[in-house]
Amino acid sequence: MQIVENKDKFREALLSWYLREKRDLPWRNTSNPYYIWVSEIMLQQTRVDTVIPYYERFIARFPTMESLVEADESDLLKMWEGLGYYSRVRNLQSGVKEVVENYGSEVPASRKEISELKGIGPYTAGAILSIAFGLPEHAVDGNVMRVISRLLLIDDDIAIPRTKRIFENVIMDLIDQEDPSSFNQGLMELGATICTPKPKCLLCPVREFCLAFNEGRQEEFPVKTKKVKMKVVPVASFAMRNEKNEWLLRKRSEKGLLANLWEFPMIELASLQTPKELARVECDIELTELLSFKHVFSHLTWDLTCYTGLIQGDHKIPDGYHFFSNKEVEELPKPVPVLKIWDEVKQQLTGNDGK
DNA sequence: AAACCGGGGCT
DNA sequence: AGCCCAGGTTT
Repeated sequence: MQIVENKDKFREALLSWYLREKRDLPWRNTSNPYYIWVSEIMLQQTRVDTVIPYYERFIARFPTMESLVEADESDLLKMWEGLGYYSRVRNLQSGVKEVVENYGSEVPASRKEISELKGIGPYTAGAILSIAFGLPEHAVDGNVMRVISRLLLIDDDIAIPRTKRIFENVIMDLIDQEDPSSFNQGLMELGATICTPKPKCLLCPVREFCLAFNEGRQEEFPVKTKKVKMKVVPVASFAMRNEKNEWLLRKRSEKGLLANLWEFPMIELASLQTPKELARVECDIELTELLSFKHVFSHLTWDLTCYTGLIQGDHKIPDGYHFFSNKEVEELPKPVPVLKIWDEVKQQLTGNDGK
């Protein structure tokens, strides 16, 4: 049975499955557009199970758009700590501020207006419009492209940006006018649970409509060209304390990777000299190796070794560096690799206390 | 169009 | 070790 000739039957099959099987997620118990907005930003490139606790904490801490507008950036980053893509929360606050100031705290319900808000692109616009306002708008993400490419045997390369337009046009033709929210969420739910990269077609509620399944070619879709391999960057990091047991950290640049988060000083290793030798020669500081690990980003890998040591007497501290007490370090927003180092430092401290 | 931007789970 | 994920912004 082909979709193009049986759109109503396809909608019925998808919606009845979704309404019967949908997972009970926190953001599905609200129609507050701001809450839907928060959930969609968190869900960008991030799995549902990861998002749930962050969403609960965020809504409890910032229950209204006005409360979010008033927050300091450091508080925002602390709420987002460990979630990644930290600009998302800065853009979210910026967008919410626009709504509070320019729309009387009412999220605009048109694609044109909502798309002008910071951090809201074509997908998120469609998701909020359909889920919060019940409007028949497309919300095409990676899940939807995978599902639709299989249903209709669309073999265009989804790595090419303009390919997304093809899928948006399909959705606008196929979307259920009575319940666009459940239709869009049904497609996403299908992609997340059944029409996965390794699809579970025997469980699929719409497999009789699926051209790829009928040909046994479901694993050939979607067509996506490969990316180049990332590079590995050797990095040395230094967890240094002074004689008052305060730790030396610095705030990262306001632009680029991990913007405005805090870290123990670190350098990319270009020198032939080992950090240990360098510190002894240049600063008369003895370092001991604390731990090593790899941290994988989407585009590069840090091969990181962390050293620790004691700074005694007079040393010139460069601009942007500060000493913090244990409690203060705890409160700074830190990316995951720095959290790992800090956990190791704390374990060492605990071990010493226990003796 | 391509590069940049985190982190974790799955296979 | 590679792939993918409820993407958007900047260049």
